[in-house]
Amino acid sequence: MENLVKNEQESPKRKKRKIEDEDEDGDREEEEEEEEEEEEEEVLDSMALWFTNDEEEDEDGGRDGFSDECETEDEDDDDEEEVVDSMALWFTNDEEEDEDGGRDGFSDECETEDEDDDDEEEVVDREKKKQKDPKWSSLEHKGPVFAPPYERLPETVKFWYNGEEMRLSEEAEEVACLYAKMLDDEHTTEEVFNKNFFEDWRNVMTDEEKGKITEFEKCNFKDMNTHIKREKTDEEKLALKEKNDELLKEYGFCKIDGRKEKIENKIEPPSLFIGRGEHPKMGRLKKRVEAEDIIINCGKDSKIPKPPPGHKWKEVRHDQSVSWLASWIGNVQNKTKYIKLDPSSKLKGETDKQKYETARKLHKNIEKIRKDYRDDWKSKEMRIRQRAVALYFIDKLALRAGNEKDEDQADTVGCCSLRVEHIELHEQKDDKEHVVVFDFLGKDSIRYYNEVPVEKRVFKNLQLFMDNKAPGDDLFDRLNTSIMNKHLNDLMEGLTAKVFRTYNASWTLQQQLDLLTNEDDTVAEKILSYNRANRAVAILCNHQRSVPPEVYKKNMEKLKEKIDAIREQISEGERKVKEAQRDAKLDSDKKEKEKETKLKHQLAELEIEKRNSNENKTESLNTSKLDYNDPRITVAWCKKYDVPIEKIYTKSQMERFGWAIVEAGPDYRF
DNA sequence: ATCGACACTTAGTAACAGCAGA
DNA sequence: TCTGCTGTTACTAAGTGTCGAT
Repeated sequence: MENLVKNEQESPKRKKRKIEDEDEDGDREEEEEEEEEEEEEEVLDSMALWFTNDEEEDEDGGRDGFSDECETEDEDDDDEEEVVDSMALWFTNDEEEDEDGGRDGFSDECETEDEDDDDEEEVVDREKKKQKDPKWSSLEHKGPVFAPPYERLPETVKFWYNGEEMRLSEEAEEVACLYAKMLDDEHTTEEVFNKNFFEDWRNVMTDEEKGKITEFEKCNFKDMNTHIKREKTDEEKLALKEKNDELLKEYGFCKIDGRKEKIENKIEPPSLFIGRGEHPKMGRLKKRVEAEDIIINCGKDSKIPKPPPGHKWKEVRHDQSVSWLASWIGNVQNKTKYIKLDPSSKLKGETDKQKYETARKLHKNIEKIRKDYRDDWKSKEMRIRQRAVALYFIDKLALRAGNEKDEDQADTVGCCSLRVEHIELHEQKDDKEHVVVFDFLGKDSIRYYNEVPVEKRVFKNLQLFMDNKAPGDDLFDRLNTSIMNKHLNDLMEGLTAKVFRTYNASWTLQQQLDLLTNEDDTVAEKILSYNRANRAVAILCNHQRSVPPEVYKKNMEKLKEKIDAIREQISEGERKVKEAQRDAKLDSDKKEKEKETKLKHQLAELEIEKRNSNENKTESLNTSKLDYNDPRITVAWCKKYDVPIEKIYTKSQMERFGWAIVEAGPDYRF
């Protein structure tokens, strides 16, 4: 049971080997030269060896006729014309599609003119630009909604220490309640969680309490737990809801550029931190946030929000270059948190649209980019090869970029931070050639497992990258996300690694919708097709959702029943076949055999289904729907096939995608 | 290059609400 | 009318990517 619920692997020991550059001068950036002898179509396979030239040489010096010959031979694409075409297109786009250029009536000219000036002026210019490129011109709000204040426990509810009841000080009691509330949560069985909690709890205790409460094992929160978890009466619930609604009415909106718009979130109440996966900080106390922690951001001549009585803000500023209304620093991770506009806001809608526009631009350039990185697989420079193979993964598999992470976070990776231990190479696997098996924990410690047949050249490159490395070493030791993104930006303005995910997701949705939708289907059937297309995207992006244990168990039972039923049918069939054979009734024998193969096929599929759901995870369609699928594709599909949009989008999704619903006609193409 | 601060997007899960069937 | 399931929303963690300082 336990291991069914958990999907996490053992987190591998993190061991980052810094690859020191031998460069004494520190100045030099020349790379070692790698020579490739591999011939296309394994003509000279035995000669496929690599050697490193430690001697520093300039690019041309290292080139012998050998590699030239190789390159010419390797030219497998005969679509040179097309390449030229798309290149031309690319340059044209670059000139013309300067979308931001004209915004707000500020012309590019003045920027270009200023460029020649010296550094000081440049700084001033940047400042000016920041001012000139505001996200809003007026912003007024009433300040954030604070967490409800702590209410003390009734005297009758006790905390017990070492068998004795104890009345705690207000602060110690508040924090104890946070733990008590979680008693039946799995986390409280984890050692790290308890250790962190106890440490932080002791920090808020009075000296007296600190002296007494020294061993976590002697604490008993059971009474508090039952009190906190008691069912609320209907009146209580109603009162709570009313109070909440009122608060939201007053504080849940702001006025930005004359529009009244929803605010997305409130100040986070105190709690015990729960990270994802094996987080070293689980159980730490997330402290209550006070006005004194909060920076207010609003328009210069707007009404400044009032802090709660007896309090004052940490700071009030008027920064038009950002879109947040208030911010504070979370004490657990030491990261800034924001009160933000709701996704339904105009500002959010605009940036959302911009994201999809960049992805569409990538679509126009993708052929050239793909050709480029395929060429780079043959590069003489290691760093370029690594970059090219990584980009191939980002494009083909929609992997995330993979920034470096701190030690005090869960150990997860993305493309650029993959380690040798995260992939396995198989020359041959299940009658497929050159298979790479990916197995690693990605964002939110969600496991990514994929068996991918790749081009031989990629395979050979990976072998090279892994040569002489320990499992904990970086696969792409000459690469990180900023190198990758810098390169991508050179290929296309605005291009970064994440754009590939957006692009491939939206493109997949459109392709699948084209493929799966039948005009004459009923609305229900069309919706089914939509969900299938959506599911394809979720699978591409590895979006998962865990099924609660009880539900999971029930589903498994159902599945098992089905399997048993089919097994029964098969053995029944076999019996009939035998009978038929005995009676020499060839005709019915054949029919039964057909039936049998069909049933066996069904059985195999069910077994696969069982194996899949064994992971206790299934695709989550929501994330792709919200963040990856250009809503205009969906809107266009609905309009084209007469499916009411509200069958696809919920109320809040309709608000969020309002811009797309207005904009996209039935013929919109991504 | 490398780092940290910062702003913003993307992500899974808990809690809630609403509805169908007993 | 209750109950159990399901879709939706609330919540906030965990990514990405940029920028300026060192």
